[in-house]
Amino acid sequence: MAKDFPSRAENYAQWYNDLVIKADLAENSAVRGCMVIKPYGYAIWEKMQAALDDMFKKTGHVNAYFPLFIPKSFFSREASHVEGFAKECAVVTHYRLKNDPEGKGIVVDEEAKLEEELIIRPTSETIIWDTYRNWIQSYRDLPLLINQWANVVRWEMRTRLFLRTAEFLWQEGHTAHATKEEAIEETERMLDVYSDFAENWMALPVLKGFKSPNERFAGALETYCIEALMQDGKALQAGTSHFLGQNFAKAFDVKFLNQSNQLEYVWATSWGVSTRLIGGLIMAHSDDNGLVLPPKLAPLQVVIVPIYKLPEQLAAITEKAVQIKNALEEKGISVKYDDRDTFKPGWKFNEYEFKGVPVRLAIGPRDLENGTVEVARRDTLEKAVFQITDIENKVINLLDKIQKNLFQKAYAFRENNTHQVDSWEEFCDVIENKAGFISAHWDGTPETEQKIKEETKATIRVIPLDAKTEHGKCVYSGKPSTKRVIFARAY
RNA sequence: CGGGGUGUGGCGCAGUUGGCUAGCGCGCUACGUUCGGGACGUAGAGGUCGCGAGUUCGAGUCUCGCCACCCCGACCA
Repeated sequence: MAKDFPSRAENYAQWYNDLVIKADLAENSAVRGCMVIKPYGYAIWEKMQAALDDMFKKTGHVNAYFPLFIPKSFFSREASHVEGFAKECAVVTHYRLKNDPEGKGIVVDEEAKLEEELIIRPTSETIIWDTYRNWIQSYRDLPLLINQWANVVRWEMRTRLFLRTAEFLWQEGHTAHATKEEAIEETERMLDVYSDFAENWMALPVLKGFKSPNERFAGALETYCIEALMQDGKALQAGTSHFLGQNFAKAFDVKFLNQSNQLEYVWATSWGVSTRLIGGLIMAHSDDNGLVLPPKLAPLQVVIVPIYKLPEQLAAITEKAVQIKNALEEKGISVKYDDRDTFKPGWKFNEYEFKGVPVRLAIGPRDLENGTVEVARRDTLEKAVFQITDIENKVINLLDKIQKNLFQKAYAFRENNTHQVDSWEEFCDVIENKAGFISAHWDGTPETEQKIKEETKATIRVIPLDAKTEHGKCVYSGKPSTKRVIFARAY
């Protein structure tokens, strides 16, 4: 299958595109800008969903579902929100087709024009807050902690599989609280959930922090984010959590009676991660031999390949392989025994390597004699021979080791590609010649950020939560600054 | 929406100054030999050359128009 695809060094963008398609994760669809997520790619998403959903439930949230369509008027209620999304909204104007009177197929029935046009949701704050108005009367109704798994549409001009498509899958949490403090606490809690997920499931180290006003969500008072670094030195926003203040409560008139019998506006948060995470997962770990998946998200964790010449050998190997498979499955490991006779072992090795299966076991006649199995790990491509005794625990240990190794590798990469910079010359040099994160002082003004963006295409990715206070000078304007922020070019 | 590029079996491509039956590799089907890192042989199947006009005795090839996709920019998770 995928013998020839470019290395990361040759052409990183092409490497990514080819990998997504040749590893059977997704493909472009008949609809411009929209992708088909294929079973192997969707299986990764399902694993992500399962882990995240569990984390949401454990932090007290419940799932619900709101409509795909949003009345246009809802959108205009929150000024900065409309402004932020207006340019990328798909609009439904009619509800019926008819046969073309001139016999040229099917056309829109102009008589079936909607009285009020419907927006296809780019995000659901407006429809949800319009609904919450009826759900919230008293402090006893709060907090309201709801998540929805959904698709959304943002009409992007340029798209890339997983990283930016016109339609994508995500989850959006929308919560309502009685106090500002509680809402901020929720915003921060969910940021922690995201970083926990990124680091412990995706093996992707992330920086936690705030967005600058320029990068803030349309309608939010504060946007928190987790930001990751990809292998080409570009940043990827991996998740956002927004403190919305009372903006949406005011726009949709959502009030509650507090314990002192006073009417107050509700405090809000929203937070989301999308199928973009799959793009991040690919770009963070994969190599020139194909996909590399962290064991905790790999649809298939272990593959067993038999090596044989004669049918009798296969029969004996199969017996052993099925034993191992059962033992692993009992421990909750997903295993495939690939006994297809139509492909040679070498072909299978390459195939599973390309698809990022973390561990491969090979059993041949020699192993049968010695009571051994050949174990190959995808992350380092190392092979070793294990005694078959207690193989399930050995494999579990190995999977754990791979998971940790991927994180450590990615962490070391980020450390090696984060540059502390104190002059503008240095800043430009790093952006042009090294890429990666730049830690530098910023005077805190949107104007300076804008100038830097125009001159270098780098933006402030994150103002780290743990940034220590130190006195310095803005790398661009020379004005005083009290902490460093992280700049990078971004996806 | 600007700038560049590409449309030929499932995939990747070749096809000369217009010329006869449109080729090659991979993949696919059948049979046989193979099987510890992408095996080989033999025999097959598969194409209105993106669409529409035009020029010509003759168009994959030339002209005009359209469409689609990809890459680079402006917008963004």
